Amino acid sequence: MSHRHIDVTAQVTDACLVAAVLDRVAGKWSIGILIAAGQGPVRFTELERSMTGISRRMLTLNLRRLERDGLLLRTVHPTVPPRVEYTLTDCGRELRESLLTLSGWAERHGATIAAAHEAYDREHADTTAE
Amino acid sequence: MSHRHIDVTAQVTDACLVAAVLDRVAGKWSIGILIAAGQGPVRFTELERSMTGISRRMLTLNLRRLERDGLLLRTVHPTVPPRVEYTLTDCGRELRESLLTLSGWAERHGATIAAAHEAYDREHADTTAE
DNA sequence: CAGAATCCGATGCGATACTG
DNA sequence: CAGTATCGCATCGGATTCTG
Repeated sequence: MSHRHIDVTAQVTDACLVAAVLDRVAGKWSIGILIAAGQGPVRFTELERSMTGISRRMLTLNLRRLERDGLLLRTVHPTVPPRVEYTLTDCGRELRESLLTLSGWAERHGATIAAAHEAYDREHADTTAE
Repeated sequence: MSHRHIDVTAQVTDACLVAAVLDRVAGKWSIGILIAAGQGPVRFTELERSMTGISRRMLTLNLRRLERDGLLLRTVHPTVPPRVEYTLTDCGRELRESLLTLSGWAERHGATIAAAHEAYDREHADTTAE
């Protein structure tokens, strides 16, 4: 009764879809930005500070991509000095919810994964010197 | 992506947690692999074929990382020819569920995003020639 | 069958300097 | 304040070849 041979083709579609999604989010910062932008309109500099470590260049590039994907809305106030605010679209807000689900998973399994790393590295530390 | 070492102990924000999660999954193929591996034990070659387009090298690298993260279990049957099967761990299975949530989001908003792309590109095609 | 090893181009990302 | 432009390294990822 072992169903060893499984038709995976049905899953390929899902896989590609998810890959397409996460490709927009795969960078080092996109997710953080999406989550940080969830608190309402956020200014460029606010993001820059809350994303500790990001370069200005990368922040800009990621914001542009998220905007192009229709996940983020960019509003320029024609004042001096300039004031630009970023807001999640409905679409982006939904994505953010899903990402927060992943966040929950991370909280539950963070320690487990760290332990798995150690175990793996210890086991695969086969040096010729040993 | 393996260069993104995130210090989970120091960072407590949701953004970093999710980033930590998706860093393990951020590659071009990891997600597809996790989803494809959901149907039970899958052999190396099965994955290779179902992941149309992946190179052998990348499949191996991704499998190794997922295994190291404790998401995937690698079982080697000492036969000739060799037979290696990959199975999701409980941890990985949970992650897969969350990824399927993202898949749902992708299905709902795929067209919207494509439209956003067109709109953005059209609007930002400001050439000096126009 | 299931990799490992090597080469190489494409891309990600940071650092720095300049601007309206 | 909110970017843009340029440089340069590190890593990603594909193609190919070799192996137990």
